Amino acid sequence: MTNAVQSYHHGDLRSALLDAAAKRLAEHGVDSLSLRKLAEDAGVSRTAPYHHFKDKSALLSAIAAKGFSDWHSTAKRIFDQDHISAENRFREFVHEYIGYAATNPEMYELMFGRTLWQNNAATDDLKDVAFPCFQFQVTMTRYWQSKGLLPDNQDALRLAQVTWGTLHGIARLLIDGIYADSSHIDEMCDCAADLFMRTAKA
Amino acid sequence: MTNAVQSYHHGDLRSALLDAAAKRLAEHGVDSLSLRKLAEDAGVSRTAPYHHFKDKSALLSAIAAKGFSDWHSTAKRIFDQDHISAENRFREFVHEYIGYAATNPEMYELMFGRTLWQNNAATDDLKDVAFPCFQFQVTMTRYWQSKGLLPDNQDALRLAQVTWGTLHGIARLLIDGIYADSSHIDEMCDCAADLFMRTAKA
DNA sequence: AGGCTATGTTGACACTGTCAAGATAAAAAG
DNA sequence: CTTTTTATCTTGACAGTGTCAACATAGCCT
Repeated sequence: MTNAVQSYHHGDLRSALLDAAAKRLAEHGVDSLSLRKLAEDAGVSRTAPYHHFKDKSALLSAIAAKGFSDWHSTAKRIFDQDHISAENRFREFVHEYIGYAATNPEMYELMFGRTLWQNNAATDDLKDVAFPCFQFQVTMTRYWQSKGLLPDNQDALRLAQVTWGTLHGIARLLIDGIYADSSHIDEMCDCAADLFMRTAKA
Repeated sequence: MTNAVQSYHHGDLRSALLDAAAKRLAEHGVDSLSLRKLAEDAGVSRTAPYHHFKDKSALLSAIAAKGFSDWHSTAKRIFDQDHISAENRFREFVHEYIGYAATNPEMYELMFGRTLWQNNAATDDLKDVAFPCFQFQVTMTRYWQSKGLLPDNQDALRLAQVTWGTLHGIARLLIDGIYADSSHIDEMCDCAADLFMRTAKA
């Protein structure tokens, strides 16, 4: 495969580009990800990628879409564990969320950063995957409210925005290295979970 | 001033660059802020800025420093209002924080975004202004704990990271336009404040 | 007056995303 | 099987970026 004879037509350039992009993303971040380097990685000329992606945003959207799809699966897996108490699932979710962000900082940045969401850079394809993922946050919030873990007198959407905002904020502080150290991740997660669920059952 | 005769030496290029930068920042965002355009704004050649700033990061750091200084003043002003109850000051702080971010999204992005904090792009000068600002968050948290507004059994630093993280996260969701609408800012702030202070006095 | 230093200039380089026009091969149509 | 269409890939080009090196100017200090 690697030493396949290079023909004029690549064969599966789209996948090759996405693979190369995912690799470069994880290693060097969104900012130093250039189409030209990706083309070079794939052994193809500078403008070849334009036959598979409208522009750079479209390629980044495609990568982010996979991230959302993966994360949505993880979230559902955690949420659907019937044999675990709602409270422990909530705690697990918090830890997993921050853990995902800390483990894949560049992917997280791409998924939830301004690069794609500002100026409508996100593709419709990406939105189709991301919005259900956002929605799931509300669904879970409603469930946790019904289980008495989160206050019942708050609008589910607002509460979802706040709880998600908290996780998002902690994730960003960690990723961007702002006054938060990755060695205290678990303590921060526990603190957040405690704060949310404190005396909620009363 | 505007039609002053252009001499070889500008006179106060540093300030002129910072002013132009602040203006362009507010209008078009960090990403489309180029040194060359700033130089043009100041009526000076492309590389002149390099005699006043080591590189682009240094210039951005200088702008961010002013933002931190301003915000720190605002925070202190709110916090020091003796005639207002601690709880109402807390609520005001929450609203002001999100309000500041929503009103000056590009400045907020610069101050708390990855552009400066990643890869040690931030100048020492910036750190000197920003760290006390971060610290103040902890100071306030400790105070609110002592007033029974926030749980006393949590480490102040962790709690500060979580509460700040919440505000930061909501701010980012708003700024980046991710599943949060600016028309519901106040409701979100109230929701967050309620969640934090809920039954804390018990 | 002479020299030092701060400041400003032009030229150059290596990058970037993206468009236009032409080359090639594979697939579809005849 | 040939012809035509279409998908894919190519080189060339353009405007834009940050930044370095080398040179020019002018204000300040001795």
